[in-house]
Amino acid sequence: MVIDINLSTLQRLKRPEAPSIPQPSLARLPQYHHYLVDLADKGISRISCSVIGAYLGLIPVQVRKDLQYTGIIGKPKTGYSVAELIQAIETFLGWNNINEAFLVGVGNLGTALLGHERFSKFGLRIVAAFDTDSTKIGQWIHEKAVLPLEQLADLAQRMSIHLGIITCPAEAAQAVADEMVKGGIQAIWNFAPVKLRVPDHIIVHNEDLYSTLASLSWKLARRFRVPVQEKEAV
Amino acid sequence: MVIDINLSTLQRLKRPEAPSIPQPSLARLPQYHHYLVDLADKGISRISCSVIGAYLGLIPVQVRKDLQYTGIIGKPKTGYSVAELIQAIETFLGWNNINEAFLVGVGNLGTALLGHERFSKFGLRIVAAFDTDSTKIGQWIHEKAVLPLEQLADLAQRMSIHLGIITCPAEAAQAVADEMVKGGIQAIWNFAPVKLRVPDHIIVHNEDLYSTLASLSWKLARRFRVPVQEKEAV
DNA sequence: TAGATTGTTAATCGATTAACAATC
DNA sequence: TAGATTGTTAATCGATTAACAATC
Repeated sequence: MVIDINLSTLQRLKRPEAPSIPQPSLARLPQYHHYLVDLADKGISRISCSVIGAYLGLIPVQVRKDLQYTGIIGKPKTGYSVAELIQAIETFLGWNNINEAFLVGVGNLGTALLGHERFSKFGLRIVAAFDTDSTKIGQWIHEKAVLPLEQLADLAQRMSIHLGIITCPAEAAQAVADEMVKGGIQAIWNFAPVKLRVPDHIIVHNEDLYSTLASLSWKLARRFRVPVQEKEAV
Repeated sequence: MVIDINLSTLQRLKRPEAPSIPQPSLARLPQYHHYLVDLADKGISRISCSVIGAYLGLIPVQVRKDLQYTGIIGKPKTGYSVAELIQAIETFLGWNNINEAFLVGVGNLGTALLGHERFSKFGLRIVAAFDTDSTKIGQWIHEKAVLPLEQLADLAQRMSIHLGIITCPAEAAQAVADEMVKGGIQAIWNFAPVKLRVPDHIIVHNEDLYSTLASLSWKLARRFRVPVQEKEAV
């Protein structure tokens, strides 16, 4: 009797929920990366968790756990190789393979992102921009063409674009997201302060300025409201 | 024998760590607020947790807990008053009292924020901008003067500015933060991808695009790497 | 070898969720 | 009243931290 188990069955059995990493750890990886690149520039080749932690305000064991998700292996007593660590983080995050992206909404924020050359070092290349404003369509901004929104879905499909960036006003954001989904885009980076309705398989990340603003103003308000002696928590 | 307990002692005894709210709850409050304002615009005056939750993809009890931090009291069976809820959130977050802010770094991102009129509804007014680029100094952007960075500390002190926004390049951010601290600024909203070193009592919130980008690219990379059958986690 | 640092398992802590009581 | 919804206490879950073993 032959038991028929193919590769994907095995993988599903071994990791029923897919290999995973806590969201907070994921968010810290770019910070480690940034620090490590600085170290590499200074010619430092080995580093320990305690030193990384001291720089970022984290305890060593947390740094160690985070780094372990990338698959890196350190040496007791001498720590990690800076170069290997950078490599491990970049590979883990998929920064070696560039994601091509479309951006919609060429206002100040959209323009700022279009001009951000550094993104290409982090696996992101914005290849074209879209807008509905006819005065903007046809322009070139930071070497990227501004095209009419109607062309997005078709072009996304033909160019196999997987990532969409929404920097348009809140009112237009849902319609833009719908176009992106129609074009087969898999992930949306949303800067508009709206909850987008998209199919389950679409990855959405919101860059929500108002959440940050809320934290800031709550803390400021509290500081000027409560007695001076009290300590800052949260 | 008289026991001398003054007000602030009492308050310290009653809430040794100061009244607090989990960070995730705080971040969700603006989302409730946004939805509630929409409801109010539509003339809806009462709302239940389940409906709010359904809209934002949260379970009712979580919404209820979050809202309780604002001190709001609902009525069983009929839910909450939309108007009261909006009021409660705004008061809780301190959005009734405007925070005046200085912004440093008048690039595309800085300009975008300067032009964002809506902030004034959320307790934030940017009153002046600063830069080191002499071609920008002296200009007016969205009705705000662009001043030389050297004047920041002195002006912040004289105008009692408590909030600073950093939208300059990463290399300059630490120096800008130092100036802000010198000027007595209490809280910093940092858009530069650097870990700022400031005294303990300064509130710093980072708007870290690279963290979001890391999540997105990791999820995209994983999607195109792992077998199709696997489910999306995290 | 001794000591520093990684790797790993267990305990703790905080946020979320479940269960249920209170109330309109 | 019965039923819907809030309010609250207890259980669960996930991330952080502590403790300790392994290794260079």
